[in-house]
Amino acid sequence: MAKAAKTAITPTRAENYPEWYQQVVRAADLAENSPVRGCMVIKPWGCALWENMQRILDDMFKATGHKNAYFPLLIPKRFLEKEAEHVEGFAKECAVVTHHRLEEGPDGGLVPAGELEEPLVIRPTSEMIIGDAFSRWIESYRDLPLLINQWANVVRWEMRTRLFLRTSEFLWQEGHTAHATEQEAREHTIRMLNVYATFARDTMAMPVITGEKTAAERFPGAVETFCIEGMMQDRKALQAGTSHFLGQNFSKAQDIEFLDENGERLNAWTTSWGVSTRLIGGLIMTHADDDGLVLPPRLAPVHVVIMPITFKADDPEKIMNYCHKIADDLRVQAFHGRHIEVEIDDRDIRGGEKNWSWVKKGVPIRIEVGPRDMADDAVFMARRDRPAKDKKGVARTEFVSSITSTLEDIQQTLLRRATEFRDEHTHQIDTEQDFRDFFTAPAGEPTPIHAGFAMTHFSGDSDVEEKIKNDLGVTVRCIPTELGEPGTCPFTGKPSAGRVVWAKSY
RNA sequence: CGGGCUGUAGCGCAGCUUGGUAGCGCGCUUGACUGGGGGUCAAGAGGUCGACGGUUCGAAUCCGUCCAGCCCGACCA
Repeated sequence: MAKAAKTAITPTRAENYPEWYQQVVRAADLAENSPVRGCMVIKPWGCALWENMQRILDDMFKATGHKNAYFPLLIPKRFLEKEAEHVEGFAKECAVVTHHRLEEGPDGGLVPAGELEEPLVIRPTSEMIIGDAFSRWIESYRDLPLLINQWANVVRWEMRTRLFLRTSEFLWQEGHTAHATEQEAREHTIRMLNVYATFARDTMAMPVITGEKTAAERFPGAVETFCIEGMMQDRKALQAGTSHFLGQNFSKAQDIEFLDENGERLNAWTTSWGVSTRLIGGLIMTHADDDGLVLPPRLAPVHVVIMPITFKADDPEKIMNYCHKIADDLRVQAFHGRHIEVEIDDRDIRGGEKNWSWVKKGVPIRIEVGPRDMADDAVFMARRDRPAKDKKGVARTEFVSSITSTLEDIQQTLLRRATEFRDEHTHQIDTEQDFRDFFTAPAGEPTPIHAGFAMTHFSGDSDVEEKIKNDLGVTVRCIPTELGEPGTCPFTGKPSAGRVVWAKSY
C-alpha cells in the first residue's frame, strides 16, 4: 500500500470530519475548552480573527447608520416573560442567577447565600432589555428610525457543544432597530441581511445563499427570519447569520410607542440581526485543509511571516537586517484598509517545526530568507492556498511590489474554490424518490459526508417538513431570495412559487 | 431527563481479572549532534492513581456510597 502524504492534521477530513475540525482548532491555536462544559477559552490567534471580523463589520454597521451601545448582561426574569413565543423559545436554555453571595458551608466549601427576591436571567439575546430602553428613548416619529448595535456575549445553555460552532457562551453582535413604518423595517431587515452576505463573500471568501426561514426555523417572536447559509466541506449547511423582521410583536409587548406627524400614538416596527463567533467555525469548515487553517488575507491577523534561516550564515545579523528591510517595505503598503501585517519569526526552534506552525495557523504567505536568497536578492515564498511544499524563489523587489496583488489573488482563489465546491454539490431534484436517495448515504462510508444542497419545489406544508426532518434529518435551510421559476412540489403535488434549499445542518 | 462508558503526570493512555505504595507515548527542561525543515541521542523535572468509607499486615487494584466528565437520543446562532 502506498504511503499517503503526511498531513499536519490527523485525521484528515475524509477520515473523520468532526475530529478533523477539533484538531484544526487545536493545531491553529484558536481556542480550547474551559473548565466549564460548553464554554471556551479563545486564544490570541482566534481572538485576533474575531477582532478583524468585528472591525470590518463594525465599519459596515456605522456606514449603514448604526451607533454602538452596551446593555447589561443580567435581565430581570419578568422582562423575558412579556413576549409569549419569545419566552417559549428561550426558557429551556437560560442560565439563571438566584443568589448574590457565597458563604462558608459546613464542609468548608462555599455555598450560595443571599437569595435574590427576583431571579436574574443571563441574556440569551437582548430583545427584552433593549426593548425596555427603546420604550423610554422613543417618544416621537422624530426619534425614528433608532439604529443600535451592541457587541456582547450571550449565554444559551446548550446540550451539545462544539468549539465556535455551538458553545454555551459566545461572542456576537446584535443589532436592534425601531422604525415608524412596516415597510421601512422590512427594508432594513433585508439591508442588514445583505450586509452579512457581502461580508461573508468579500471578507471571509465564503459564498452564502440568502433567504427566508420557514416557520419551523423562525426566531421566537419574529414575524419573519432571514438568514445566510453556507456549505461546509462535509456538505452540511451552516447558518452563518440571521436578520429578523419582528413586526410589532415586541413593540406591543414592551410599549415601544411614538407619536406620528398627526399626533397619533402608534407602535414602532422593530428588527434584530446578529452574527457570532460561529463565523470562525464557518471559516474553518469552508477553507481549512488537511494541513490546518487557511485564512483569507482580508481576515488574516498576519499576512506575511518571514522566517530567517541564520544557522549557517557567516553573518546572521546581515540576514536579519535584510529581513527587517523587507518587513519595512511591506508594512508601508495597504491592503483593504490595513497596513500589511508582517511577522518576523526568529524564535530559536527547529525550522521545520516553525514552518509547520505557520502552515497550521493559515498565514497566507510564508517566506524563508537565508544566505542563498540574500545573495540573489530574493526570497523563497510559499502560499497557503497551494501545497505546503510548493515553494519558489522570487526576486525581492518583485515580491515586495506585488504583495497586494498576491494577497488579493489568494483571497479570490479561496472564494472561487468554495463557490465551485458549493455549486458542485448543489442539485436540482424533482421527485421525492430522488430526494430520499440523495440524502441516503451509501453503505460503508467511513464518516458521514453528506450529500449537499437539494433544491426542490416546495408547497410549504409544515407537516411535510416535519416528516422529512424525522426521516432523513434534513431541513429547509431557507427559501432563497432568488426564487426562480414556479413549479410543482414533489412531496405534495401542489404548486410551488420556487425552489427551496434542503440540507443537513449544523 | 432516558440508555452506554470513563476518571492514573500538562495531554493521550497501560497497569486492575490473579492486592505487595506507578509505568509508557507525546509535551516540557538541560546538553550534544544536526541544520532550507516538524530529526537523532543523552540526562532530568513532573502523580496524595476522582472523593469518602469498608475489607486487609498491606488497596490504583476487591466491596460500597458519592462526585465529575464523555458518548448516543429530545432542543439549538
